[in-house]
Amino acid sequence: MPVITLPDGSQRTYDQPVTVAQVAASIGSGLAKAALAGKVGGKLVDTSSTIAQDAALEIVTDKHPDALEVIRHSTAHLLAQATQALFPDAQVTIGPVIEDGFYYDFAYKRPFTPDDLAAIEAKMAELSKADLPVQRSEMPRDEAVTFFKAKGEHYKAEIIASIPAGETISLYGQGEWVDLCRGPHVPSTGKLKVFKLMKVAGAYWRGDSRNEMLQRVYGTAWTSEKDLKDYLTRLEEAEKRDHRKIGRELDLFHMQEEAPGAVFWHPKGWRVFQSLIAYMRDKQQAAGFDEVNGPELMDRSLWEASGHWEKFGENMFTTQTPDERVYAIKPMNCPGHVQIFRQGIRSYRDLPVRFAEFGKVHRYEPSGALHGLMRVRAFTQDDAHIFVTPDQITSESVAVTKLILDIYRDFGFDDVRIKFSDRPAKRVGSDEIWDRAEAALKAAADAAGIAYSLNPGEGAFYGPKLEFVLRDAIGRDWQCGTLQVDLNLPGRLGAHYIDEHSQKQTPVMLHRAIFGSLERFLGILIEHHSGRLPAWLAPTQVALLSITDRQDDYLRALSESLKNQGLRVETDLRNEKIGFKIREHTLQRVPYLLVAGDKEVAAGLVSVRTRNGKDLGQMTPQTFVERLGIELGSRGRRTLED
RNA sequence: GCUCACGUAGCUCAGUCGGUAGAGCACGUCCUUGGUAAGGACGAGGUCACCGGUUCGAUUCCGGUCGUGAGCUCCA
Repeated sequence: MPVITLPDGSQRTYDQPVTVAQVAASIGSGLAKAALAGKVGGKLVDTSSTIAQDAALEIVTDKHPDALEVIRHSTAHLLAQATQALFPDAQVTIGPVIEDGFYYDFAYKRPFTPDDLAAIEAKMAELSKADLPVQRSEMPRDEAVTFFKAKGEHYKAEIIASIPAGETISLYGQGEWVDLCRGPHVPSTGKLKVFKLMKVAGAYWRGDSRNEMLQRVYGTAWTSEKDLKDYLTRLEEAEKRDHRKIGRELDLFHMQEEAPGAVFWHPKGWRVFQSLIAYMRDKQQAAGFDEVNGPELMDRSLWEASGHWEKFGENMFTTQTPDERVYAIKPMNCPGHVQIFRQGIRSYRDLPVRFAEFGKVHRYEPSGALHGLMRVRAFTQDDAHIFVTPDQITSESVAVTKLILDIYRDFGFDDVRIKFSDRPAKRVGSDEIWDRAEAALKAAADAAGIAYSLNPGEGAFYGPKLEFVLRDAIGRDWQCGTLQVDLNLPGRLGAHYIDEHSQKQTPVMLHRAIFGSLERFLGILIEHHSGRLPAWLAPTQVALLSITDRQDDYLRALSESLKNQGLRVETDLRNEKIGFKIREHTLQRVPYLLVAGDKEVAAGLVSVRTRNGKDLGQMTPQTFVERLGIELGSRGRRTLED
């Protein structure tokens, strides 16, 4: 006699075990029709699932927060069914739900083409229209292995074989087609109406690059046409803010074949780059860091000692010189900083020693990994290494954490997530050292009062790390900052200090980066702001526009004056109409356009217009500079428009 | 590195079922001195990524290389 408690708190009592569908039907026929799944005691189940005990039940309709999960999962099945209907010898593997959609991996003798995709999508629509009931059944594991082997589904059989023996496997069938699946699924294929196949790509079986490559079909599915349309619009908007496109439009940088993965910075892009460096220089100087600079090339013996040669030799650029020596172009700055630390004798009284460098590093990344500014082979790190005694780890880590979060706020990134990455499989140093390093970093994170999630096995080869992840304007996450506790490299590279008992000790090294890669950080900023960089970072802050050539002298003098006050100014005296000039500089995302015609010249004023199209009226240049000064000083938290 | 797609003017793209190419914008010259998102006329501009092959002839077909894009793998 199950008593079912509904979300509104009401209870219904049934004489015998009931299915979710039956409960829905007993409430109303509309609900019965709309039911996609059920949630019993917080667990998603099929509408055909039977409830025998008292339970809390939510009927999952397309209004329910979990509806998309179920729909996407079922649509992945529909995709597999359609694919096998058209390509009977394609084998199924896995088809999970991912953010905004799903995918399904198939093993097939040839890659699918865009035409295949269109055909599969049409078949899916046909199967949806047929409204095939989806039926769940069960089978013992070993029987399931035999069943799928007999069907020629070797990948599926392999998946089932890895499930513990004796377990019962659930199968879902729709029409003639059947697949292994945990479920739950919608009650019939007719519930799946709003979907679109997005792209096809290769993917390794079980995610291992040594395995064969499968055909992965990506799709998206929603509860309404409007949601699908919004999603596609969202993709278009993201494309519009692509930093590669904006970088070209705003003449910030370019890349070319002869230097794959390396950036040619144009004057405007380099201005922004230099603004980032100037900002960081101020910040870290105030935080007690000393800037240093290490060599780009160092003999391979040094990289052997550090462990880089063994762990990352494949990814290092090397050079053979006429003196028959092999040098590596630095992929990291830390070994260089240790060399600087090693000069002379350090006392515990000198610690912490904080070395910072805007070090350009080169890493031979796999060609397929390159991506605009986001993944390059040559980049500049805002890298620092802090040499400390073991009992300084916590206080220094807390200070660095605060500095990182403080700096992100200046860029408008208030939503920062932190991950704790512990020892990776490929590492140097004993487990005992790793135990200590991880414990120290955890203690430091706790002392800093930050919440973090675990990211197992993702630490650096020499130590565990905290990773700082930014969330941008359109909700994408970017891992930028990092703080690492390193109990390995200082010892391997022979760094020492003398403690208060006159004993030689090995310092602990904290690695820290805040922007991470300046190239990438700038790419993130471009996309975050859609190219409309805040005035304190904008390559050109002010454009001076004349109406006719009678204002030339006035604007030339004004330009000189603004530049002398430290502003980045462009003057447009071309023989063009003002509307044309406004359009061009607005498209160039120049924050403020100062227009002067005869009226302004006569009164000693300028008309101020923002790149957002707002007219701020006339004011004296002095007033403009003062108000802009407030905006720059507040890093854009207060703008002229406010 | 792997799979697939792509590479035509500075940019965005069209085109050639094999006979050495075209638009818009940008650029140059001239006209226009115009008040808040595109004034007009004329002009110049391409080794059709690179290297081979097939062919009387290749930008087009075939093979390779390089690069780019999407995804996978990787990211000290």
